[in-house]
Amino acid sequence: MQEFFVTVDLVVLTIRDDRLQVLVVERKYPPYQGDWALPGGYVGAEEDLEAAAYRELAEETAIGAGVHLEQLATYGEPGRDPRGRTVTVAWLALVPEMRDPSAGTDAAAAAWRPVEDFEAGRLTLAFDHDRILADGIERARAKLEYSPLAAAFCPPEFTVAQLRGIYEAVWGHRLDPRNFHRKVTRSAGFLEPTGRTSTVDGGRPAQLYRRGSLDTLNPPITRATQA
Amino acid sequence: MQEFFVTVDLVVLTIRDDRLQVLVVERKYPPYQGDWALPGGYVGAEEDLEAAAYRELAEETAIGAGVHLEQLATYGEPGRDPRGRTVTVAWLALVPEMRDPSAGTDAAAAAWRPVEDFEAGRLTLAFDHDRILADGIERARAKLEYSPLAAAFCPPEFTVAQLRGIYEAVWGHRLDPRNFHRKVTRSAGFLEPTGRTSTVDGGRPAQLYRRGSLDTLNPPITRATQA
DNA sequence: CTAATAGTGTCTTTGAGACAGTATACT
DNA sequence: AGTATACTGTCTCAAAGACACTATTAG
Repeated sequence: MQEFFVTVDLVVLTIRDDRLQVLVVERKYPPYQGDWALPGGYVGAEEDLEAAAYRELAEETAIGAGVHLEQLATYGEPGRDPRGRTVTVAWLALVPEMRDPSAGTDAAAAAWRPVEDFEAGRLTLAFDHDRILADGIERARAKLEYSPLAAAFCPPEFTVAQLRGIYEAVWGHRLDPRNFHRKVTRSAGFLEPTGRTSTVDGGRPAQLYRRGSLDTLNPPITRATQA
Repeated sequence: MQEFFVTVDLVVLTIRDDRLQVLVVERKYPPYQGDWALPGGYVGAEEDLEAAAYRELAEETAIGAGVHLEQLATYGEPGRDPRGRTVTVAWLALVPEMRDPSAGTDAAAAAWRPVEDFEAGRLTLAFDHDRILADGIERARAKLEYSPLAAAFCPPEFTVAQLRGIYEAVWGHRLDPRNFHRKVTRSAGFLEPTGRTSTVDGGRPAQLYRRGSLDTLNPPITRATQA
């Protein structure tokens, strides 16, 4: 019976400079030495797949609260890794804005890069990681519609405008601030007011919210045909 | 570096007797000899994961056109298989009603069973297959809302009433025939009229349709609060 | 004061859900 | 005729999109 190597690879997304960005590492060793790749690594002998994903995430980022991690898909085409028959379980992580990442032991460097650079083909990744990244981005875009997941990109307390900025960055187009405000504040369980206000943006102070307990947005926020 | 066994397991769903049913096999050899399990098997040395899933599907069913196969999730908890560290990639298949299945080489028998028997705990499966089945059922239920996937359960040509029967069987409740008819026929690209009619159900003959080219239903068909 | 952002209200359109009513078959 | 199913139309209500207007800060 054939034996396989099993790895986890991570699509770690965040919002920086109002753009959706992905965490990539520079490969320190062959194959693809010097190329960019998704962070990842081998699953341990007695390690659960999800535990391996959390471990890799912790190695690359100063991980804290508010992280969302979910399984994306599994890729196992013969020949996808020249070192041997390898199946990789890809995970999607959404994290709040944070300081610069630290390179793990197998990486020469780690950096945030705008996803549009990959979508436009200006940057590419090692192995089949371009495909994995594309699947992760699509999953994130789709999930914002019907889940309160956008809050995973936010600090613990945030304003409606910040939340709207997340949607705009992920979907790549503007939303009407007034309709968005009505939509998210009237959706029971999505947001919890904290009572505090924030005055960061130079206008009238905004109410601060925490994530609510809701886990499915019904009706969803549609990305299709907004201004 | 730890080596793993990699398998594929299949959640094969169909509609029989107006109920959602799943294909299960009786295990011929240990472990769990004599128990019911999802069909599946080891991935070959030079075999793609999806190819392995198609191969297993063909071994159990007389598979034809109109099958939908998609990756569900991957399960790799240590200890989930007593034979060794095994990661399984689960796939969801939706097939039209067909004759009785044939047992594969590793199975003593193969049979369709109503999913409600598993959901109610009247039947259970070997390994962690109950969990995999639950995930597959939930995926199927969710996908009917926003994709034209229900047609995968239908023969090549079908009536609106047959299609409605699919939704009712999968979701487990009735839908208003008139609103359903309006919804699916007005949704451009969902259904293609064939010009032919069918007179199977004892009333006015119904228009026959083929699957259209649409791949995302917008707006979706909601399962939430229908009669 | 102006500029900027936060938040409310109102109008129009779309579509879901409820259900009356018409069409065309079988017995 | 009566019954069953197919299909169309109409009413009401909820929510999206567009956008006028008010509120509260900084400078």
